[in-house]
Amino acid sequence: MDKRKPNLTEVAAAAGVSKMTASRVLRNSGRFSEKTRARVMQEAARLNYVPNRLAAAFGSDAASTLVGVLVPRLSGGLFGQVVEAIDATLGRFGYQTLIGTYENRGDQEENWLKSVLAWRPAGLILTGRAHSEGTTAMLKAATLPLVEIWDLNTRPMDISVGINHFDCGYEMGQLFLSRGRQRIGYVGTDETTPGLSRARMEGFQQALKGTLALPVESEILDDRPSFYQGCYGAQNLISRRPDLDAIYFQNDEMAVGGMAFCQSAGLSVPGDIGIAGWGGMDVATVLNQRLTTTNISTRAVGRAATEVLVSRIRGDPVNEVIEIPAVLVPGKTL
Amino acid sequence: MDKRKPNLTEVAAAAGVSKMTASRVLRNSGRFSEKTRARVMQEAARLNYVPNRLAAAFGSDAASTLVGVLVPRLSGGLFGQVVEAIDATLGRFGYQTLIGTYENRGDQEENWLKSVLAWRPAGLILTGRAHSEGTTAMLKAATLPLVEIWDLNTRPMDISVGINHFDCGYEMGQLFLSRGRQRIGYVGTDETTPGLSRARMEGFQQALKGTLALPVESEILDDRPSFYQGCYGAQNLISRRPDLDAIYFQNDEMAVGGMAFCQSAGLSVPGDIGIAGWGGMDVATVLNQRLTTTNISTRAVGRAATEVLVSRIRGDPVNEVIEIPAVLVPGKTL
DNA sequence: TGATTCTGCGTTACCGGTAACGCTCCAACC
DNA sequence: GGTTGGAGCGTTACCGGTAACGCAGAATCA
Repeated sequence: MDKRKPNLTEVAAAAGVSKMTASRVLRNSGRFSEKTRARVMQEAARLNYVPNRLAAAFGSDAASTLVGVLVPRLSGGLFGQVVEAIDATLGRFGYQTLIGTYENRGDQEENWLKSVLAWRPAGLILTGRAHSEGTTAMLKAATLPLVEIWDLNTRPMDISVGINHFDCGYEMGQLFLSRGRQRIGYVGTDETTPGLSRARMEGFQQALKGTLALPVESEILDDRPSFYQGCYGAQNLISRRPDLDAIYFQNDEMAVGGMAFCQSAGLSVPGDIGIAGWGGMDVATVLNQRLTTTNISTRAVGRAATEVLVSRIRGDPVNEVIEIPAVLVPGKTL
Repeated sequence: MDKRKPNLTEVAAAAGVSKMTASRVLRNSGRFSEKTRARVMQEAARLNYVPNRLAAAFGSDAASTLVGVLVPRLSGGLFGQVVEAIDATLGRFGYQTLIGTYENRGDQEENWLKSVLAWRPAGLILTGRAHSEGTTAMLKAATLPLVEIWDLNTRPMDISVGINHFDCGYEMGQLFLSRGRQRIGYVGTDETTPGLSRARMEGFQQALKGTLALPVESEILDDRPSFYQGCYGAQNLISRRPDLDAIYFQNDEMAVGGMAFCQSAGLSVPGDIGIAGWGGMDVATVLNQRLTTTNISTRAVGRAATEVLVSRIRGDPVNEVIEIPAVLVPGKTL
């Protein structure tokens, strides 16, 4: 038995019309009579016709309905939520999500980009605004709709949808000061793509600069952010500077890890030491104190990025810099 | 300036060879001289040639290098890790990942499948073994390499790579008994795709059947598993049956939420009530007691699924049922 | 009533690769 | 010296759609 999929020609023949008419009916473009439409649709259904997007995307100069999405990782953290929102929104507009992760391997970004561009995608969504030279060159040459997300970039290559991380850090720094904290530490990780969280630390430091508070003592770990890293980082920091009275963590996951360490070390929070995180992650709900953090709407980032990308693909006018608000939520840990 | 991408013909012309020779060189297939190879590669690089996979996949009867991957969600839980592993492994073999999520919308699976099959993917990786009628019909008609993951299926449509959830539950049930627990509850969620976690509950019940323990009191929530749901489920269950002496949660995230509720309700764990989860999730490390749970290697699932899929695509012989071991880790909470 | 427009549909050419096949050399061999 | 075979490369046809254009007949209009 021949298992080959039926193609448009066969559907058209079965319906007694030309290929082109069948194509028009199936795409609902151009003009045709209701009677013709019904016949074509019926035959397509009867034959289990599956349109070949490969041929469609290839044959027309219009780009494909593929959109490349690149994030550092999918597990833990917030990127999984972002990608979920992107995928759901792209789906609504009839696009498909071609995913890529580059966890701890910056060079992967370039390889991924090469293989994705080969599919002539309709657009791209990349995380972070720092790219390698090769990446930048390829993106410039490709001249396709491109959204850089997560880190707000006021002068994006094309479009930027993100959070003002510097301000997040700055605001949190001010909160630390208003709580009377003086000997302050920061625990973060050194991600391959800088800028992803660094701006937050810089804003934080900026807020404390020129105040009575001592310079921020930083512990930068060489791994992805996680509970362990938060716990470990807090331990390192406190053993180096036992007089610390507050720590700002790169994200809530790490902050929760830090809390765990403090608890095991017999330090009371916020009495002996203040703790704050970032991201408004679900994980913080396990604490019996509300964590001081900055809430981010990851869904909003994903949705806004996708919607603006689709607008650009369609040639509609778009706002090229879209800031997603972040809200500092004072909890009980600082 | 014309921004059009150079195509193979232009590369070939620049190198002074025919299109076909250039194609052979770039794919490293067939025979050509070293001199020719060097010239073609040089011109391709100079012109920033990006091969058009659309045309390649379309033109040859060989399928594309796209692989469709469908999971319930990417955030929280373990699927993000699985997809990461799949994507990384697919990348090593030169395939691209076309992702889809169907969180709480079973009908999405069918829509997604339709749009993905239109790309004539080289293979598919689906989560769970329960599919709608329409889905099953489409899969049968498509006759492409297909791996069902997560839930081990001894009679898979094509290939199954997963965990024996029934055994996980059964083993855990035995542990509950050996710890002397008698009045036992279960808290889980009602996912759109059954089978994803239900087998675990069934195994658990099976272990307790015919013993002195009372029938399991179940609380099945109508949402995705999360801290909140764990907390909420525990509360419901305990208010209904205050004499419960142990609860089995669908996963660690929920178990941690349950722990939080018990703590706030003044119940000591494992003294007043025993707690166990499933999955070996990172989140459990925030507890100051080690959680009793079953460890799963999500990376192993993703990697094994991908490797066996690639083998099947290449036509190599494969093992059609691959069980990924799960290890019960007795902690301090039961 | 003739000119004009619109509707519905068919014809043709083409997208950018790859498979299949064939041709031309040149070396090796009997 | 003629035959053989393989290396190296070109020619042709084709994948399954879609854009562009054309054309007949019906509807509309002056």
